Amino acid sequence: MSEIESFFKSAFSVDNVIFGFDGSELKVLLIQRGAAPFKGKWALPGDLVYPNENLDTAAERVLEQLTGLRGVYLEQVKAFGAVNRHPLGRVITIAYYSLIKISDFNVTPASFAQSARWHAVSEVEELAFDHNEILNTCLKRLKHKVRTEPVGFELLPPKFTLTELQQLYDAILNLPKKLDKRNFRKKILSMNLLVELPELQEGVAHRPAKLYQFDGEKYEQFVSEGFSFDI
Amino acid sequence: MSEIESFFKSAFSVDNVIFGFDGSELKVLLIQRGAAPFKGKWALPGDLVYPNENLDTAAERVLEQLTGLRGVYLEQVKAFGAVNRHPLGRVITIAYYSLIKISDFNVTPASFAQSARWHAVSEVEELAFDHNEILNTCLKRLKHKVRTEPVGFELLPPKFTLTELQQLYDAILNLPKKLDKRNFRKKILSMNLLVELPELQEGVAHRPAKLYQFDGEKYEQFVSEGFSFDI
DNA sequence: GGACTTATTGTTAAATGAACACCAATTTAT
DNA sequence: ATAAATTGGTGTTCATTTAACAATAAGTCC
Repeated sequence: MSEIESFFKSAFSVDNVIFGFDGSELKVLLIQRGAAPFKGKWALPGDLVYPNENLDTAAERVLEQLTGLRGVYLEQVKAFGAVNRHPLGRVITIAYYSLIKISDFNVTPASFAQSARWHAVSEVEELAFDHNEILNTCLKRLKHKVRTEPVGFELLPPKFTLTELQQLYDAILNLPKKLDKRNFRKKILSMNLLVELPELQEGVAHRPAKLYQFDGEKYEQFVSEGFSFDI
Repeated sequence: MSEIESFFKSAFSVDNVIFGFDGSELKVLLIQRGAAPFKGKWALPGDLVYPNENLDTAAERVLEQLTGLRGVYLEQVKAFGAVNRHPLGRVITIAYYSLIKISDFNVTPASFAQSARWHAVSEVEELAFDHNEILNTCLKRLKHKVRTEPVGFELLPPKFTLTELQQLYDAILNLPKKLDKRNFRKKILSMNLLVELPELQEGVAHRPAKLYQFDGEKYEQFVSEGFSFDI
């Protein structure tokens, strides 16, 4: 094989860290590999990038094939390209993470018969390939992102309570001490990005909380006026 | 060509945004392309990744071949993989940026006969490929990085004055108003990361300033104790 | 010695962040 | 219907950080 040919003896893939939130824990959607290599191991959903497909498109496709969802939050994080990261050849992978509303994920659609399951991020064990490293990198990125841009709402239902929002932040940031309830509420409400709905939480065995909605348009407007989100 | 084969009809490259600082402006090292495509256009230095070469190694190699430098600051930023970003085929590129001391760059070493030149980042015109986009992304990353980690020192000589340090920050951040001199000094000195040397600036036609050195070991220690750099 | 240039230093007011505890509203059990 | 249990909601104070701001000091050059 000539040197020039060997340059093309390689492929690239995307891997997608799909995050979800179940009300108390941050979760990641993993699939169990049905074939070698790493048969039986849990892994990040991913696929080779089609020859005439953009990277972002490939990541969206992986997400849609697994969850049926389109148009959700998706961000590229980094390329992973260690020479021996894939036992069958030279494959570099571009890592993405996406944020979905866990309730939107309804069992596995047809195209992916493989078993897919939510795992608590804190309890993920040894994954296939270098997927632990990818997961950690994406988690780190998410921790940062969620403090500087209002992406956390992507993980919550459209209507949520302030306690749910705070639990989300506590779950993602996983700080030694939980956020202070009063300070958190003060801060988030002072941004004027939440709309208080004329509805209350239902079906709880205690005082029901007010429901809020995130106002994305207001956020865009504020940003254009120099505002920057910060928690 | 079978579908499987076509997956391998692709290549990956690295492109390196090499930043330097000349005392007043942030610069980027560009090369002028000697061959098609984009012959004659300025471009980021880059190369295909060798089949058994790690991505970081390839970026280091590109840097060394151009500048003769090793062991300098280098960070991967992102993959760029739009289908038609390269006119001759499917090539995704992994973008890196590096920070070098501009005085260490001594004309072009033999292996790269191509013309390489420092350009003020603010005056860069239309580059080859999607290199303007890559440059902008890396610049944005650098702006953030320089405020949260002490990487700015990589662009300065080992001994520097506080004014030089501030000019570096002003040049990189390019804020509507320059940083306040007194506040900047207070902040940077309060971190206890700079060692005041028993030497003064020389060769200037005015009161010479004290020289300082960055103490990287102290920084590592402080970080392990929970410190985080912030300007 | 005088003119010139840049270096060095501190205070105050405003905004932000951190710490902290009690009453309110609802459901469930008796 | 009352009490117990559970979570929701709310303000103040103190400490810290940030922002704004100007006069004197130490050199060089003529």
